[in-house]
Amino acid sequence: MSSSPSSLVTRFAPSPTGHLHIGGARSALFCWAFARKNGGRFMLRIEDTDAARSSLESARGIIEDLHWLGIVNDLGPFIAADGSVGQHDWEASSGHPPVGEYFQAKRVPIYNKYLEQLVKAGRAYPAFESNEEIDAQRKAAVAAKQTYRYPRPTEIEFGKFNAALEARWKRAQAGERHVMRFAAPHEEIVVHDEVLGDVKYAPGEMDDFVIRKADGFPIYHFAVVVDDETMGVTHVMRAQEHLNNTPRHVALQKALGFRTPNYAHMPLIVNMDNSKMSKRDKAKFARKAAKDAIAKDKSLTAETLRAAIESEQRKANSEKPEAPAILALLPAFLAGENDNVQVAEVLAAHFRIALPEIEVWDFRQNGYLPEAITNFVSLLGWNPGLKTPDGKDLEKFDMQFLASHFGIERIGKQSSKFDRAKLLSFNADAINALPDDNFATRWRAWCEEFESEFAKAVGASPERWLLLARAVKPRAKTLRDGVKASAFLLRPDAATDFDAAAAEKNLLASDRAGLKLLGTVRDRLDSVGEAEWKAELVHSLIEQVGQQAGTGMGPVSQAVRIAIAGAAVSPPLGETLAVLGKRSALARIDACIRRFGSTG
RNA sequence: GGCCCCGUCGUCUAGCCCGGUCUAGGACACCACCCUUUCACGGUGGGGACAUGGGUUCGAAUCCCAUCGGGGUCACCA
Repeated sequence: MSSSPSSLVTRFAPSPTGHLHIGGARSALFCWAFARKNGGRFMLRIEDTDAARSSLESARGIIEDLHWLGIVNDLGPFIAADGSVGQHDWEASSGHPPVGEYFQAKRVPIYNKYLEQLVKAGRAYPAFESNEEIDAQRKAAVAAKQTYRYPRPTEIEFGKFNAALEARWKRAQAGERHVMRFAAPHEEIVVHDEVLGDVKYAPGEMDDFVIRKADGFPIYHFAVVVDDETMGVTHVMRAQEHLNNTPRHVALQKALGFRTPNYAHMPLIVNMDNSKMSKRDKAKFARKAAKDAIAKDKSLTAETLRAAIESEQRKANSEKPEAPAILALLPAFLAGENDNVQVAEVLAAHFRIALPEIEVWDFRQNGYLPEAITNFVSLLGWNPGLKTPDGKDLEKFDMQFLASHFGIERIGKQSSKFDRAKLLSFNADAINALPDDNFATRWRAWCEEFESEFAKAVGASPERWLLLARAVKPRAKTLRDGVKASAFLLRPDAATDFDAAAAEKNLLASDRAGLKLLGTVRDRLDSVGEAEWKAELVHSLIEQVGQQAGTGMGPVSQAVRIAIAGAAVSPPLGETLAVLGKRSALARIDACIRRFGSTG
């Protein structure tokens, strides 16, 4: 195979056992950027050899998450417009033979071919111990404070297909239950890593690890090595948690006569408390919230909590037949016996808490922009090392920039903590960088997907969306914040509930000064025609009332705000009233005046 | 516990390879003030770090060693 720059291939190889993890997103991003920068290709491969945990649904979700982030692969599976899973393969002109299958579960014959090669070379052998036997040996070793290493059977000769191995091979061929083990070499192994430098492992560190499970599927280490070779991968970039796997891969490559790809191990992304970022964090978080509640409220138990949530759900929507099944897991969940995400979500809804975002989907659902995520995450373990014209570190950039500036040289070595506050700030900046109309369009699309009730309330008019979007944009750090800032919209015109303290202060205090001003404003607004009802005009009318009353705009605004929003907080009144429309605005003011009595 | 990796503000980092320009720069967060019709946005300013101890050197965040600290990994998961 040629080694011209254009034959460079990176790959992202997720296991389809859930959503795309944020750390996985960074790995994929770096692989993508590195390929783009060097005119190579970025490949996606699905590592679904764990039959029990893998699903096509998950693979599909991961591909969609990547696509949403703007990380599109040149080789491997993609989701077609009609929703089917297609794939890009090496084209004939590339000189590389087509891969055929990018899902490992479909490549078993290929692994078996290489496996047989290893056996015949005396470098792999069937082993017949049961899982239980091995477990017992391992436990004994741990109890004796020894590192467990599988002892190679004395009859196995390294590098020789002897009679004993042949006999084992026949038993395996005959269908006897077995695993395949690699005959590890007794030599020092050096991993050349482009981030970490040479990492050395002493002879004897590696034992004869399993390379094919009893179910016939290859173990990760073996599948990776075979696939990276046969698929044409030249650069393996992955998280540092894989570093200690690499000597196994190198040994396997040598035994199979494969070349060793370039390795670059990226620093880990961890929680602020140094723990591993895992979807289990959601369970931990929800469990803690529930336990805190139970500790505070003595009448609460796992059982009463379950019952409360169940009746709550029944009230909310009757057509949710699977909910009780999930709730049945609740007591065990609280006892720490399972980390079911759905239970965590149910608890979060009940206690009105937000679970930590761990997967790309979580961020998407909570109103993060893909460009903010990729920008932020690219700074975790990498840095362009450039300054802006005013001398500050350059840290705001887009995918295009990454594709033209990314390099392994500037990948760091120390793990980075995932600082949600900084991500939030990046997201707010990304939102504010959007032109109003663009923001309006994207915000609306997001609302229609994740806040459909709200989207319905806003309606179909693009003008109304734009008006609202303008009011909301500077106070939205996430798209969901935009909905919160629009809470006034959902308030019924005839509502009679008002924030008591705010009403007291802004309406009733000083001999009902606010209420009097409100009456004046009401009459002024009433004189405006429906067609003239625009933000600037409404704003200037309120301003005038303030001037004439000699109070300035403050007291007037606050009085109107209480009437309109029921609270002392809302977007600027011009926009707020414009979005509401004259009819609704006046109805609210009237309802408020009625509620607190006329000024006489 | 064995093996492996790492160690600059609370956090992400620039600087480290090619010692002096570093009284260590930026960003997020925090605090104060300004702007302001509320909430936000924005602006200005502030506190805040080279883990520790030894070397090497005229001089060390930068080179070497040790200690301490953190993390990863030790599956018929990937």
